[in-house]
Amino acid sequence: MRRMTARPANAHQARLLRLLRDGGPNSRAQLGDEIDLSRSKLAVEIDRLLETGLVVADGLAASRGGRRSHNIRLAPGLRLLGVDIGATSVDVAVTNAELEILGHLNQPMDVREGPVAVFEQVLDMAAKLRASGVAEGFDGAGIGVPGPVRFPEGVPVAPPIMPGWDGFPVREALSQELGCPVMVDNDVNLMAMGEQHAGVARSVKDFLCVKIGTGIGCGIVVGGEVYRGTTGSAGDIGHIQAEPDGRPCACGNHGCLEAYFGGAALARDAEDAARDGRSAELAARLEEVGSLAATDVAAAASAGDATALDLIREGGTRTGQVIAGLVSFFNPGLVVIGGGVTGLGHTLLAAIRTQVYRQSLPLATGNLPIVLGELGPAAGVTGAARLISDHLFSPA
Amino acid sequence: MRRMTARPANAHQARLLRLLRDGGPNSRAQLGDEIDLSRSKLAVEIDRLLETGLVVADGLAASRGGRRSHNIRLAPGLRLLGVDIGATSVDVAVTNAELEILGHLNQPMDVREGPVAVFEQVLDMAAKLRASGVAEGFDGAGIGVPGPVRFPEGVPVAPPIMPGWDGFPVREALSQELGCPVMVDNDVNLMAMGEQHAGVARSVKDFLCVKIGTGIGCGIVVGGEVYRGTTGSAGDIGHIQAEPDGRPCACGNHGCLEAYFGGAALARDAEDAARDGRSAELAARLEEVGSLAATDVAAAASAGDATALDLIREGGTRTGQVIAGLVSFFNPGLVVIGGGVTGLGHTLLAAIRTQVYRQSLPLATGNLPIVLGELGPAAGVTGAARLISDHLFSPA
DNA sequence: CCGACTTTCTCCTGTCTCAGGACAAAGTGA
DNA sequence: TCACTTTGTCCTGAGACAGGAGAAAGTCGG
Repeated sequence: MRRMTARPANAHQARLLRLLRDGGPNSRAQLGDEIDLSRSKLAVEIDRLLETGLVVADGLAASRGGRRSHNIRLAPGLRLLGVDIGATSVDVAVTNAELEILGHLNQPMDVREGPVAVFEQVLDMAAKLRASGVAEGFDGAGIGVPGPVRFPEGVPVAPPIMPGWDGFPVREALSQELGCPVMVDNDVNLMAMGEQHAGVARSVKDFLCVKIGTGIGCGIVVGGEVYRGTTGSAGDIGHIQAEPDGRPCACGNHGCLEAYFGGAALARDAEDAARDGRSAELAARLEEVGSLAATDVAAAASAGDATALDLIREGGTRTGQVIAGLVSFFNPGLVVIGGGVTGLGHTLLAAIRTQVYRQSLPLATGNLPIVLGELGPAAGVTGAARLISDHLFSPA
Repeated sequence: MRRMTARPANAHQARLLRLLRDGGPNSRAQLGDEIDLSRSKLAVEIDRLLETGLVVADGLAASRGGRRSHNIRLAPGLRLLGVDIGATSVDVAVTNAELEILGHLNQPMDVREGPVAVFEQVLDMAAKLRASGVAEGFDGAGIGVPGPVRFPEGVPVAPPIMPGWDGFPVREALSQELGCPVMVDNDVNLMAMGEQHAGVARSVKDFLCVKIGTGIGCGIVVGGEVYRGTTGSAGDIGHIQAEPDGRPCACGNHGCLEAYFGGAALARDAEDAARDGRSAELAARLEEVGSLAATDVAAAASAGDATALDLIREGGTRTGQVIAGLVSFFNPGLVVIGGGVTGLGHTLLAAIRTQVYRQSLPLATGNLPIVLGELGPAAGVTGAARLISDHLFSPA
């Protein structure tokens, strides 16, 4: 199960590997065009990569009018594990070196059960994926957790919604269990990396990725790199004040964005509306299940329930208000909206857009797309795979 | 007057020049310790720099227990012009290659008079500085303007407070007039660069620099580099909403920060207070001069006037509210407060601190200094010199 | 089927970069 | 005066690298 994955010996090899991963060309000649190296030097580096087994030459490509080229590919057996721990569920996926998802499992789970229980679950899911035949072992794993992370060490710090994880050596522990390199990051940052690699943010260098799940967070990408802040808490926008002296929030302050919107707030507001008799639709659902979630509001809204639509619109407006400020401040080239509540879809998006376009500076919004994420639940695990892949594909 | 300044031939030479500029050591041996190069290679590069005249070897340093070293210094005759155009005044300064200010002039002037009039003024001030003997000519100039700039071209774009400047080719025009390379940036970004180079932010990589002048802006530094955003408007925080449906703002929206604080809003509020009879102190000053400015409020406050103190505190609280959100979002390692209203001093700082420390997340504020800028009016011109120096000290 | 042309890949050689050792120069301190 | 330290210079050999020559393998038109 333990694998001795080779690492690129220098920056040239690292660039080649990433180029291959990100959909670059496959022949020596075309790789030489993309990378700033002579054919001779390039040939040497590729030969070395072939020796280490990091890339393979399998077969010949079709001719483009001359001699046929050898197909250079990343090691086909390389397998990465992407883990995305949310507040209420866990996603685990296996990818190849190109970060294509070969298998993906999702399981409800409360992160507050603590790292030991969650790890057991994650390892179990990884074992299931192995058993299904998509992987024999893992060359690396990336894992996202719903809270701030001291990135270099891979340790959560003071995470509000998962107090039991504070200081738990996630990176070290998982690395021990899996016998491969592991990198840890905030789940929102991974979503941003996922959308950047395979989603809607492919060609953008500076963008924001707002994840609305149980809470609300924001991934910040500057010059193509995730920005994590001084203590790893950058993007923690859930507790920005949306209303001075507003609703009390679980954090102890008043008027925080999360007091008004996000999966938790939305569910609570929906239950209130059901009990107050403001929405027959929601009341019926509450009767049925005993509690409500964001998905119930989404369903009610798409059934035409006015109260549900109002809840979504109001939440979107609040969120848009905060995003408007961030847009003025950060002047991004794109804003991606993602997370569990994307089921609320275009009603939410329209409310956010209206607010941002109205409130931010014209110069900042003039050419600013605000769009839903493309990858859905795959964004997090793809980002996780990308994270560890960046690590593996950098000089040892 | 036109000068043919040499440029470093490669990245090594550029690094050496910046190291010397930023207070690095002066002997070949010690430079070799800081830079990752062998003594032999280093000697070659320094010899080349000596040939081009970019550095000189003047005399011997004191012995440190062995052979005395030659003092390697940046060309002593190199002169940079730093220009900081504010809303209501212009600063022009001359520095040497180490960015030490050799001469500094300040002149009141309304930026709305347009680029032609302002340029005439700037060139006149530059000529005065030359006449005073601190410079014979200029090897480069940096200039800051109070609005968004398309940085690569050095052209202001859609600047709200200086409409006549929209699209004016500042960089090209000034370069023609002065006969040397010119770089243009937003004034707030330059202030941030100034404080980073010679001020309070010397050792910090990620920080915010809030400038409260006539308006309010924010310089964003990520990894030691100024972040300018997609269209050059990053940091434009004056029109972030501080109060939903609040006071009308000149920009057309309601509740913007600048409707509550900044030099313009403070002056207006002070005049209101003087007329309403809420402050005898301010009324007396109004009587005297006919209008009030931020400095009058500062004077009244230090004379103990309660209303003036209240105005400052309230403005600081509003500003702190916005900064609190930015701190949660950006998680900086330092927040610098600067600009014309720093005369309001610690009353203002205390109000901002209180609000930020109360409202932002503990993880983000736990170790976050919020301090006044060190350089005062020298910050902008120092940053401007630094900007052009970075350009000159990069490979041609 | 043949020759002209294209594309891909390999091999070779000369140039340039660079590190580190040897050593000279210039100082300190006992 | 001698042992030792620091600085600076010179030299040599190892490695990085570009680009030309040319082989290999294909297309295409006549």
